[in-house]
Amino acid sequence: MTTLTERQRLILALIIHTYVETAQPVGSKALIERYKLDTSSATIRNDMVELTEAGYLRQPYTSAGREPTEEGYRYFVRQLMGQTELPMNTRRTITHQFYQAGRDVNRWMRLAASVLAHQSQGASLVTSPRPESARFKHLSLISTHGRQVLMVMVWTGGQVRQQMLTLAEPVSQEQLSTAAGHINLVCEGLDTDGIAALRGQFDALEQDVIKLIREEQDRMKQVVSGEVYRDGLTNVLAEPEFAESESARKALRVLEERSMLEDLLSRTVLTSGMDDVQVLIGGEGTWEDLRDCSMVLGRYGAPGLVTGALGVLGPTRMAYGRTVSTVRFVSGLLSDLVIEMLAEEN
Amino acid sequence: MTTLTERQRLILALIIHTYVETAQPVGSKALIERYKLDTSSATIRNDMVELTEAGYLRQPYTSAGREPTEEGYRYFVRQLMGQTELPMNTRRTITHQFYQAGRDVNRWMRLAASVLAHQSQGASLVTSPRPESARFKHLSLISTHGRQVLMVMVWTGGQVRQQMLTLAEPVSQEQLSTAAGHINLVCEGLDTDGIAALRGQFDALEQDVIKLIREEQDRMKQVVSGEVYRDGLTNVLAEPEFAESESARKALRVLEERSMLEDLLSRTVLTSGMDDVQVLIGGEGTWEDLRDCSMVLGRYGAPGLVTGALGVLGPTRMAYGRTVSTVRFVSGLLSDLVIEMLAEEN
DNA sequence: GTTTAGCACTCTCGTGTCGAGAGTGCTAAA
DNA sequence: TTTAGCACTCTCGACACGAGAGTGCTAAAC
Repeated sequence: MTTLTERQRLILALIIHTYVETAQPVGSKALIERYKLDTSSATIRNDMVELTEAGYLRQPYTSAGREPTEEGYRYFVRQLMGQTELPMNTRRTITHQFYQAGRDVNRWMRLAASVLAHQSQGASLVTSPRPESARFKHLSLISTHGRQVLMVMVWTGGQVRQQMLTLAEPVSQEQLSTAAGHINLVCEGLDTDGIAALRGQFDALEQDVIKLIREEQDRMKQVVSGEVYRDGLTNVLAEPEFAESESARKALRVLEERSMLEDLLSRTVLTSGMDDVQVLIGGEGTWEDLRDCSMVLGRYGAPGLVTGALGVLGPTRMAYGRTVSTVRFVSGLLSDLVIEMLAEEN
Repeated sequence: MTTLTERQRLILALIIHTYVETAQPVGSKALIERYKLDTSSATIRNDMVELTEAGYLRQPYTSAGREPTEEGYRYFVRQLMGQTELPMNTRRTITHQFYQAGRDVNRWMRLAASVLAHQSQGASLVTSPRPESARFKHLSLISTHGRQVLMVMVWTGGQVRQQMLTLAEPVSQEQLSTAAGHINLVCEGLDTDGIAALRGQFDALEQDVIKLIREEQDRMKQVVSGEVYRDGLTNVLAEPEFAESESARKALRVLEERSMLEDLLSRTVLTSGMDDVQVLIGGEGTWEDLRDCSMVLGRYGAPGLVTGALGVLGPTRMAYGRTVSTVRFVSGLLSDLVIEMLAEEN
């Protein structure tokens, strides 16, 4: 593969830029007009031929304009796009919104999904922060009725889970409080293995409670264990490539079905570093349902403690620069918030 | 408006039944063939003319078959459809799934959305149960770091909410536990007004906590306060009437945007009785974005205590019988679960 | 060697025409 | 009141055709 000249790289970038806006094949004359180039259309055409031979452009039919291939987008993302950042005032506004949401993780997630969808004009998804090593923090036992007890468990990272427990025989609120106090004292800061090592230190009541705590702890380790927040699904329906709804349907199903999502995320972001933003173009040959789509995926959280995934789905013809910087910014912001919250708790 | 003969009512029902399956205008001969009628096509045609004049049928163009109008669907739903129930084994399966989900309200909601979408082949939504009179149940105060305190509040109905509180000066865990104990003792079972009436019984620390409790209580009174669970959005994209995605986009936006949803729900189900299932056909002239859609909406919960809404969105050409019975069944099931949980707690 | 002007060629897309087919409305008879 | 028969209407797909946009190629200019 011959290396591209500087002008060819420029032309590729301009074609992608134009095509992202218009969704129409780009011709040589249109390019000159649009960007006031001082080369002639014939020259551009010669370069276009080479870019086509290199596999970065394609003609939908003979004697039409060119449009980028998936390879073309990949080259663009890797080599031409450069690092951009969201405008300062946008970043300030978003940051402000997050800090206004207080400590409510649910609201963070909703807000993150909303911001991603809005900024990128695509469909967004955010998974709840998942503890990588769920450490126990606090337990409350609340007597409700007869032998029914409501357990409220708090974990490092801010997760709060509840569970009902039915005892063999009625127990007073004082006994429950004592048991909870004992468990809190002994188990604070421990992970599953740590709690498992303490067997035998507990009485019958406490054993029952501990069993449920460990079950809950295991459940929290699943990849997409908690809620999945989505937003902007209707954005992608506005794109012309999804005008016939069959392709839109296929793409949105990936976001909708937990099993597909789990597969996708566990094979991409969840095995990558925290600050990498991954760009999947055209399904990368692996995901048939994402043929006409691209995804920009990121990861957030505190490495080794709690992490979650987030991302944007859009047409292959996507404004990658803006989307990547949005995903990077939001993931950084969520990481900061989560780490801050974690720090406060210890 | 002349009243319809029995045969005309039958023909209307059969046309709707056929049209729901085929999405094609129904002709007189096709009807005879399909249902082995022993009247001639000319007779059917005469009746069709009357049904058309009555406003229940429409011809998309001269000399095509007939398709139901919105009025036709309304007549069908009100007068012809009758009460159907889901098959026994389907009901058993669903019930079983719910009881397997334990006491996890989140999972109930997800499951309800999934069942609704699956059974009706439409898009479903379920709102979290909203306390109509949020009564306080229990509070835990957990010291985290320095002046930071994690509040975990439990409400009748099973809602658990968390909130961070920053104190003026550091306070020990013992003091926090004492304060929590005092508040629990005094406030248990009270609603907003009840707690407001207790002003002056608290010290400074407790005042701060009470303030946050009341704020949280107010927040829970909003119509669509909690999470909204959706499923099957891609189902409606499979329907031919949503082939051009513009109409699909409009319809799904109603489900996606909280403000629209809030408007819709607060004007329909949330003002109706618990066992009513409401059928909105073609937006009922009020919701422009729902022009080609119908919604089947229901309400669940314990009247006066906690209630939520649920529903299905589909094309106007929808299997109303099946959808209505699904919504009714799931809403009944959720009501039972919520009421059962409430009973256990008191 | 690289760039440019000129020109013939190709392909899409919108429009118009046409015939087949499905289904109707109407009339007259049963 | 129902039915048979028949002329009529309208959609839909196929086909043709011209306009327009854009290309590839060649030869001249830089």
